[in-house]
Amino acid sequence: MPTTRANRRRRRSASVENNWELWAHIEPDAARRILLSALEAFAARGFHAATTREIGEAAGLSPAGVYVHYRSKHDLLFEISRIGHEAVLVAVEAALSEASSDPAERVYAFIAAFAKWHADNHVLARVIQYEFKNLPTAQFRKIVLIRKRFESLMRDELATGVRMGAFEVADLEGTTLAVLSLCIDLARWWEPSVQHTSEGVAKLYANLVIGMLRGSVPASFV
Amino acid sequence: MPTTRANRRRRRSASVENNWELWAHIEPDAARRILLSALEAFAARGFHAATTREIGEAAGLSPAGVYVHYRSKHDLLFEISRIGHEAVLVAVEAALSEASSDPAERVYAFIAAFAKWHADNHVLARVIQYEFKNLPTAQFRKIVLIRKRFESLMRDELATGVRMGAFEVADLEGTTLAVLSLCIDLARWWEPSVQHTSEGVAKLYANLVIGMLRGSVPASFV
DNA sequence: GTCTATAGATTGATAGAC
DNA sequence: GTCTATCAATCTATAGAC
Repeated sequence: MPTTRANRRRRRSASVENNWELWAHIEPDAARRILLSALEAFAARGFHAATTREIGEAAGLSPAGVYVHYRSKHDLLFEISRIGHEAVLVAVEAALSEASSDPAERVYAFIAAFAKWHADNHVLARVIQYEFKNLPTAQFRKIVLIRKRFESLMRDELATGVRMGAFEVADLEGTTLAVLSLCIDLARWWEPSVQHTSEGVAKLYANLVIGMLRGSVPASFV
Repeated sequence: MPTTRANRRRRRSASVENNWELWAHIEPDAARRILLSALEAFAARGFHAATTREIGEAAGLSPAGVYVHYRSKHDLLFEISRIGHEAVLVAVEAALSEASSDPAERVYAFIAAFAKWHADNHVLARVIQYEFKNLPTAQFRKIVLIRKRFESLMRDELATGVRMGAFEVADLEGTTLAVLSLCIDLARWWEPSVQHTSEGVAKLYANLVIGMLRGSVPASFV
């Protein structure tokens, strides 16, 4: 079956419909289509398995057309990673800024926003959590800088809660990593379904984390 | 620098020293070396980025030498995935069989064993949690069958705990996935360090999960 | 069982016409 | 900005000598 313009996919992907404004500003139109088809390909098959040919074709372009707008396949991954990381940081910071100073409320808001973002954007989340490791060193380091912000934000919230007597946390660093890790892993398995909405998983996860932080009861079997 | 027999890596990898008995039975010796170098390569660079050339070289063989013992690169991934999944299932079932009938003790034992295995075997865990998705359909399905056992085991433990009044779980299916997910994500980020031992993270995670299951306190901000 | 040599296919990226 | 055509490199896997 020969490739024709007619059978090239142009439909706006379901995976970005939840967050179209993330991509709407990218110009020209072909550059955005390329970035979105790269996102789909990287998420579905992994960075190395995805080919520039399939990315171009899904964007309605020839294999060479990709390189008019992006210098390399790595640049596509970097742009996607940068946009994704900045977006989830914005989501978390917005949730925190709307929360009161109550430690439990703030952690609840953080986790609910972080988990909901990973569910709503699970295709993008898969790329920014697993594929960004394939970036060249210089680009990789820029992304790591953003990632450290999340750990820092959560660690501060937990430390404040402990200081105010709201939380009982035996291992601050380990617990920080654990609660972020719980949400990040949504990128691996989460799919929207009738039973599970992103709002539902956000509330569930926020409540589970609040439970984690109330301190351990002495158990005879420990 | 030409490849010589002398500079080919033959050293037993650090990543398997925690669980040498997993691989000790594989014969002949070259087949085991190939499987272990494939494990290292798949974990470090991903299935598609790892080449059969580097796998052969790290095993002290020519590129063609790999195919004397394995029919394809996919077969290497399947063998690693099968061995890994069966090993973690054995670890969890052993922990459960040694626990009493107290629901909290059983969940504690499950999580501690599951988390410790992912920490101790974090290189192997990375392959069985992320790379197994690259398997051909028939092999993929066989692995999925094993994976469903974990969900089933944990769901049963939680359901029993709820029935006995030990746990308060609003969403049984979601909580099952969440507590497994928490441990699985250790494969993504965990590295042994001075601050974090596998025993430490196992106890931390088991305590955090027990905290999750004590039920939510009504919170004004929810 | 291991090698050298290579087939056969695919890849990321570029050259140059329009 | 997009195309056709193609290069140079790389990949998995096989053939056949030893």
